[in-house]
Amino acid sequence: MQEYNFNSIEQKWQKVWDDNKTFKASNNDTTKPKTFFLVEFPYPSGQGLHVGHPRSYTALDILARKRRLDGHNVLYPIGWDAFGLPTENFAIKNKIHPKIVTENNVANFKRQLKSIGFSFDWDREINTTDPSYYKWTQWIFLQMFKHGLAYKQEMPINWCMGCKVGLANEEVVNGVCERCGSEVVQKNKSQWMLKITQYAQRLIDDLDETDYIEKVKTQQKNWIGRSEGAEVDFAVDGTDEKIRVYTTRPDTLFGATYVVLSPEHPLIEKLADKIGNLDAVKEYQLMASKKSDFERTELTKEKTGVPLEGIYAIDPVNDAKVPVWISDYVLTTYGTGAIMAVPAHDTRDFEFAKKFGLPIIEVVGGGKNIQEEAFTDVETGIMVNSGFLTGLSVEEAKKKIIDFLEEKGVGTRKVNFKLRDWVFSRQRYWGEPIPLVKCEKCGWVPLPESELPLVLPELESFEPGENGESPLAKAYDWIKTACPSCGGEAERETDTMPQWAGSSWYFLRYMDPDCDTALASPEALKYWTPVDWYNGGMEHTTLHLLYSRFWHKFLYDIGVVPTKEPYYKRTSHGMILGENHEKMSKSRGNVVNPDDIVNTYGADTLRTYEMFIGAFDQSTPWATNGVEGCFRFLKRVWGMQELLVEGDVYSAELEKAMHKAVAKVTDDTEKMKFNTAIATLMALTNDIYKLGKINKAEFKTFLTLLNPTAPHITEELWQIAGFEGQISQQSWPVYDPAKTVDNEVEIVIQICGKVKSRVMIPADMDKTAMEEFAKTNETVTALTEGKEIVKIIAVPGKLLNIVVK
RNA sequence: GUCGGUGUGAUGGAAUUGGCAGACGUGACGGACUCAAAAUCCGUUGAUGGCAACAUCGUGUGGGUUCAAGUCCCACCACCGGCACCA
Repeated sequence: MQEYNFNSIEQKWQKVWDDNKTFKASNNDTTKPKTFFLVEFPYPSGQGLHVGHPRSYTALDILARKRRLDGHNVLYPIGWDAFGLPTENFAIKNKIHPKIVTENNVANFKRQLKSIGFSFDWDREINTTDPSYYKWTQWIFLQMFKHGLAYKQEMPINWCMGCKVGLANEEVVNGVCERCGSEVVQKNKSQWMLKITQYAQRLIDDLDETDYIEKVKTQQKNWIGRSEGAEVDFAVDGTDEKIRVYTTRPDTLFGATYVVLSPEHPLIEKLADKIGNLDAVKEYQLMASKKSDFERTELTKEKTGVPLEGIYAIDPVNDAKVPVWISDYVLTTYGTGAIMAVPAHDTRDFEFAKKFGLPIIEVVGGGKNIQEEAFTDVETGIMVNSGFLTGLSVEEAKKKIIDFLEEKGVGTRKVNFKLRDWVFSRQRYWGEPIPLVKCEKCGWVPLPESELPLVLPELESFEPGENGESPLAKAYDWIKTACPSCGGEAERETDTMPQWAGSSWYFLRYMDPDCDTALASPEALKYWTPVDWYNGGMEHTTLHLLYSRFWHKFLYDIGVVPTKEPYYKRTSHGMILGENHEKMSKSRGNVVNPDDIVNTYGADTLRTYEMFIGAFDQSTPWATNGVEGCFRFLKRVWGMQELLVEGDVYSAELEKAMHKAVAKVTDDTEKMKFNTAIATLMALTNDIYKLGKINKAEFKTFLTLLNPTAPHITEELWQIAGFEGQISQQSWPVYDPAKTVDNEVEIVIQICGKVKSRVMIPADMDKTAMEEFAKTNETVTALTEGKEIVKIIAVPGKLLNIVVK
């Protein structure tokens, strides 16, 4: 037997798979069921892969390989999400074109991925920075613009005082710039926005059609943040003005003791000449506007506010005259930017009322002392002090009051969402140019589709401008253009799209990556949509996953894609931590590079360990000793070729173990319980070694079970054993349920729930027979000697529990 | 604060969903092979007591349900992740 030379074995088979295009997916194979497995395509950073990437890729690679053996036409593609800031920053710092940086990084990532032996269909490799790709990203944006889903608006952006540049939220850490540590302030900039809020309800509802893990569904629902309530108009005393408030507790209207406006509320301006303390109000507004993100999110913040002296609002249910305040605990961007305050039944209003000595009126009884603490429970309370609502439950009161408000024309049912529209502009170079032109006469005009892709202009430097404009603002020749509509002088938009753009539809391009008449041909879209199984990180739940669902729904609405939802199943992997149980990071110095593992132990060992490390959906620390253990396992598998015997060597024990293993590995793999599937194969290996021999049929089965996890070594052993063809073209083994059952099983004898003994009984003994057995069996009777049997519990195949006195 | 998750040997983690707690791997200890080491192979390994058969205890804490609880219920603690003045 030759030594287990993993390096040459792995290179050999990787070449065979490449040369034969073993894992190429067909776009028109109607003879097989199709399965589309998707993993999040990587951002090709300068650091290369770390061991977190292969966890997800190996998991779906195992599933992809298994499904191929099951006879499916499997699409398992990969590509590069290559636009983005780190590349651009590297390019600026080292004066290299981002395109070159990207090329280098992609080459390195590709080499790394190939060395691990993933069964990707490399003919479908895509790159978001490729003009033939981003042509379609721009095309989708244009359709959104044409359908009124893209609009321009003044929005505050994060502005670094040091770098003089706009930052993404992710680059702001504790209120300072991640790179230079300078203060970050809010600066208003006109930005392109996408109306994702228009899809809020559907983004919640259609989750029912998917098979996402529950965690992802709830996180998305919470993020979208739907709430049901009412908008109610409070008249401003002595004027024609109204204050419209949003509340989820219209049932507490009788308990409203004041009204609060957000500091930016437009009504303040309108009422300016009636406000007695205008200076104090203006001062408060100024202070609120200066607050940085950091201050606003500070944990120990006390409520602040100023009354609008001389201004009173009229409660529409009881005509009570209540004071009006402004406070930054009311957000401009949510609801109507104004609230009615019910301190007895809202914690925030309570705090505010206590601080400023405002009255607290109980309207929901049965709770705590509302002078000491707000009572917010909606389940148990009964209405008090509430006119015609008194005596009702909170739920009944809600219905009745809304009917009342609607009848009187002072209020209406209203649903609100926390979800905000998507800020879609970046003042950066390395992104897709926004294909719009600004004309003095015609306004914003879309580029004709025939002019797509609008290619990024070449620039000398990629630094953003002094005032935070995009680097493209310096490409004067590129900017100047003719208006597509009137032909007059016009200028191109200089902002680019965010990194999320290209990844919002990439799975569609995989279906038909070379199509130049559409983002993918209708046939390909019809065949492959939706993605059957998408695995990725939890960190993408509320951004990428939601964004791409939104884009897909839009494409569905305009008839481009055939399904409402892009992904049928979504699963998520846990993080791999450093050996010291901390998050892996360069600064902590605990990063493991997969190259080192591949070189020292081989790709098969890396793959096996990545799956054996722990429960797939949980985070687990890396352990070099664990890698070693998997390496030993594969060496034992390698050694099995010595145990292979000709002819009908038969062991009833091994046969049963094999059938059980097939059942277990099949089941575990589909449930992503890769760690226990591998443990099963390890235990089976131990059995085989104990027996000292294995016949050909059993060896074939064993190798096939291990193949998706460790594809190289199993291909090699298949060949060494002289079996026909390649293992990757065989069928997944089936087991005979009859052969997994034991004739005899060991059951436990308990006395009053405590294990006292074990006996062998026939496996098919039923409950009554077991009860009879308990009365006559020597082992059992010896244990119950001299005691009175109260009860016998028999669980077939498991145990006998005898309750005695 | 709130939503979600986790808590099991020295250690990473198993436990067919209420039925033998600790599979499999690592480490440690003992042994074989070796001049020796590495590699490999075999054995032991939750704790306490006992020469032993065996007994008692044991899944974050405290209670409960049950013939039987790591698993179900109630209360709490710790850690991790998301959101965070969303009315």
